Amino acid sequence: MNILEDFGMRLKELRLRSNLSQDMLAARCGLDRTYIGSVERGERNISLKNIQIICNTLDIDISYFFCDERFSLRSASLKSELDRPLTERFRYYESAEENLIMWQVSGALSLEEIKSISVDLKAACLKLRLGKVKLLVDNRKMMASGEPIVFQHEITERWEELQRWFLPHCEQIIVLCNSKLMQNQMNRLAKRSGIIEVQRCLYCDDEDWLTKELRPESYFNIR
Amino acid sequence: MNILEDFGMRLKELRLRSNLSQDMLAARCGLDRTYIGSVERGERNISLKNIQIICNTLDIDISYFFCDERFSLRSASLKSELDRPLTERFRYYESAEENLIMWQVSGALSLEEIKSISVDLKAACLKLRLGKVKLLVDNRKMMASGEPIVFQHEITERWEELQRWFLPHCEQIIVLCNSKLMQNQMNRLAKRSGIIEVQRCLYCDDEDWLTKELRPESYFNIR
DNA sequence: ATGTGACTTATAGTCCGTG
DNA sequence: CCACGGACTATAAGTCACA
Repeated sequence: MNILEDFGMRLKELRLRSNLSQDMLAARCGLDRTYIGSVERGERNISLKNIQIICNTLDIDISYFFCDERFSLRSASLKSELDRPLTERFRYYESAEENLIMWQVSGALSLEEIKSISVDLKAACLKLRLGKVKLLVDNRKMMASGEPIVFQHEITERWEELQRWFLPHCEQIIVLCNSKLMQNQMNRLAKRSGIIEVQRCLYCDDEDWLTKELRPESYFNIR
Repeated sequence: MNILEDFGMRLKELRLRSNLSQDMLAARCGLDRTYIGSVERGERNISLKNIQIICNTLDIDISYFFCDERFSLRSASLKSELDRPLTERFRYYESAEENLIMWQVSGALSLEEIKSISVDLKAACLKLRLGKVKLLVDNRKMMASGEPIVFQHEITERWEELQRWFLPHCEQIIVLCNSKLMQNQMNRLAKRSGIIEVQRCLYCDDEDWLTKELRPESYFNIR
């Protein structure tokens, strides 16, 4: 396996994780459909500019592109995910006593669902002492067919808007991730929304990381 | 600063950290001197194959090339380093009781010095219960003019030989590093010498990481 | 030891198509 | 939706003489 085939496989993985066809990715990159195909097959010695264009389109750091985390070449089917009741895929909880809000995403969410969730979360936050809120986000189960979900553009924009809203109210934000890919994605989101100073995105590849009980006291100084 | 200039700067940094001229690097890569120069100035849209060739020559992962750790553009002068007495730059210690050997590299070492050190370390190791030896290597002060030293090819080969010799005798190896660059370098070395299974290369960017006292009991289960 | 401009040739990347 | 092909144009690779 040479570097070009390797890169091609990686691209295919990440494209499928993002639920895009070669056609759609090419269009978003401003590159040719057949070109993306031949890169994926390892037939092209792609240049740095185009690598960057593709990475920006997929919203993934170049360095992540060359790391050792790998995924299947199966496309992430979100359809079946979205059939599960929302209460299985999203849960939140706020505590006035600890001035803390936390939520868990355990599957895919549709754009409409995120919109209504945003309203609820903002209302919940406003019950707390603003400026000093601790926010704990648990994305460890945000998976489809056993692999991490990568956001679509429209979805990312929604989360970004929500994070921007939360930023001035929070003193600390912790986001738990289920992969380096998720961590990369959340860090990029954090940089864009300007919250990188107060936010930490965490991921371990310990065996039990994904299933450990969510305990705010292990991330924040509480009592 | 576009991606090409960025890449060029990065290349220059890492080349200087490796104490190579454009000429020497080009020769080792099998590329033209002026080509390397124009890449460093961000004038070329370099392709993936050539990126890989350069990375292999510098013995650095592609992913590291695109990470956020940066160095100065000053060349690492090893000459003045090598004038300091060897006892300041290298120290080792073995404990039969704990079946442990540890060493500290605190500056540059010449090829001759490494050869004689190797002999001493092997002799020290043979005093222990073989197969169960714990090895602790402290590279946190392996610096020249305040920045991490990157090995020359000949030097790497020596360390690799030493590591290969130690491998069958050790049950665990911990290497402390002073940068992601050092960590990258040591991990590559570990993969090549086949010891990656028992070796862990550690680095934190905590403030006191570089100066913390060396305490084997914090890395191994001892007593 | 590196920067510059001018040059050739190889191949990256596009656009049309087919199965 | 994707693999593959042929014909085309733009651009990267690679070399040189000279500062």
